[in-house]
Amino acid sequence: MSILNNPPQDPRQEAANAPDVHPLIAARLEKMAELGSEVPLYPYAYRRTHTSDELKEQEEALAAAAAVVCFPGRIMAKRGTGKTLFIPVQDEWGSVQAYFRKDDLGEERFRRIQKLIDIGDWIGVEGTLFRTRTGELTIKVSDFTFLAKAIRPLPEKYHDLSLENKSRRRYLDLAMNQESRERFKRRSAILRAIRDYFDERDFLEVETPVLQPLYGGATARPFTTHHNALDMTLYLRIADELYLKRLIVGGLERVYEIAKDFRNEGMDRTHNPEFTMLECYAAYWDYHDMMELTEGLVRNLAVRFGQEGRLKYGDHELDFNAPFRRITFMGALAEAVGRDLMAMTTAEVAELAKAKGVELKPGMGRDKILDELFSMLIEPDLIQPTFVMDHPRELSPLAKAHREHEGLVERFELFVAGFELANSFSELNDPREQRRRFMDQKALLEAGDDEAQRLDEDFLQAMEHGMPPTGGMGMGVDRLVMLLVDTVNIRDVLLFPHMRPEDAPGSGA
RNA sequence: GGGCCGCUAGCUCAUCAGGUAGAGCAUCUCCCUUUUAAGGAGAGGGUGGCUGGUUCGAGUCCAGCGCGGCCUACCA
Repeated sequence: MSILNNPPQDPRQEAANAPDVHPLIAARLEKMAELGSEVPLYPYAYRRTHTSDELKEQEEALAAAAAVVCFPGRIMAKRGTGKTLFIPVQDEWGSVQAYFRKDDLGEERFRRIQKLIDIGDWIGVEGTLFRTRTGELTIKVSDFTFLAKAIRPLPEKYHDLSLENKSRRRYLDLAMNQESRERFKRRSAILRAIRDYFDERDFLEVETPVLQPLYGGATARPFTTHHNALDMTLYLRIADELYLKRLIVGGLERVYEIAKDFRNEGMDRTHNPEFTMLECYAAYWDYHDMMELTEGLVRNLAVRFGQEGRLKYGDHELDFNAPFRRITFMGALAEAVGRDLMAMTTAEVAELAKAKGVELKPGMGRDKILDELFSMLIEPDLIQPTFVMDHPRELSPLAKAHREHEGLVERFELFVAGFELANSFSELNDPREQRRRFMDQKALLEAGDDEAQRLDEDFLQAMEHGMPPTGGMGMGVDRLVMLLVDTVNIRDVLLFPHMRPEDAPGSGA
């Protein structure tokens, strides 16, 4: 790759000087040399008159007027006979074929074009529109320009890239697969729709720190980094909750953030170390208000991106039109096991869990065991959108105690297709109670639960200044997108999913 | 983390039971003035993921490591 670091004037000499240049690249450097320095291969700009979509839409008028169009894109194939050349030129939206003809371009020029342009090159073609006898929309080329010469070949066109290369070299996946481009454009449209939804409801979009001196707002292990000038440890945020609530304290009454969060944990087809989380908070709201907001958001997206509010997801047909089902955490558990778990002691709950196959770990409190039971017995069956309400207290140190039921908090989770899509509570706003909850977490931490939440003194101070009643909600955006594009793999909705380095130390490469 | 499968040309994949490798696309040369997975004739291209072992001989068998995929357990 030394050839790219310090390009000499003559590509031919360059290839000769670097004997380890791959022959396929050397061949292209040779062509660049033959094109000569008077042909600019990397010009500064190009005036496009039409995209491929626009050419298709406006074909009739453009053809009738014999208008000369300027169309830029990437060469995806070369076909032709000895005196003609057909080249599909692809832009972001699709592809239009360019037709080079010896009679139009002259013997010498045609020959150079035929020989020296490559699949993968970016070019701009100028000419008039017509249909070939097989009916394909085509630009009859009167002139053309190099926009960028490629020196590395594109992958082959018949077979899909391997799954690994699709993720690892997304630029090739995007270049070769229209569906892939469409999928990521849809993600962008979903994000825009989310912002529209909140903006229409007078929520303010804000940005809070990624680098935090103390991590909080969720139960997870963080990534750690170091600030040199301050000589201090900083953490990449695992959530933005505690900062958004500080804004509520400050008097910003409705805020939301679409935040990249980072969690230092395992990765699989539903977990990437960095992921996108939507969080929103509204003063004077409780979790019932948040449930309405959440249901509205999800239905809105399903209507917009599905078929009449229904989504095909794998084998499931998900229906977001009817009011979402609502069940309570303890009620669903009681129904599943045939007993009221509220009345049971910790030891009894542990015994029951063990009998159901839950793996008990030291330091697991009663509520943690209940949570495990719930994940195992209930969650997989929550296919149609379902709100699970009123969780045990210990699992939710930032949620307000339930106004009617002792030992529970006002919280809901939204499940769809068996996974958790959103999490919300009536936010705890009593500073003394919040401090006690943090102390409980500290006890858990000392008992061996390394995911227990840390006490955030500054956050408590903020709350001591007075935080109004507040409803909050968090939603995993990547999972939401997965639902809306019908994929089970988070990599399909992340442009650059985390991958181990190909040439990891120890591979001997 | 555990189990199973994979890693061979730039790309996608073959090579049934150990005898130093093939195809298609891409590349190069030649023919072909509406082709479209264009076609025809020819050519080049490989430290078979890495390290070690068994064997007269290893892409092939064994071990370790790396990377990937599927299943499984957990954090969104």
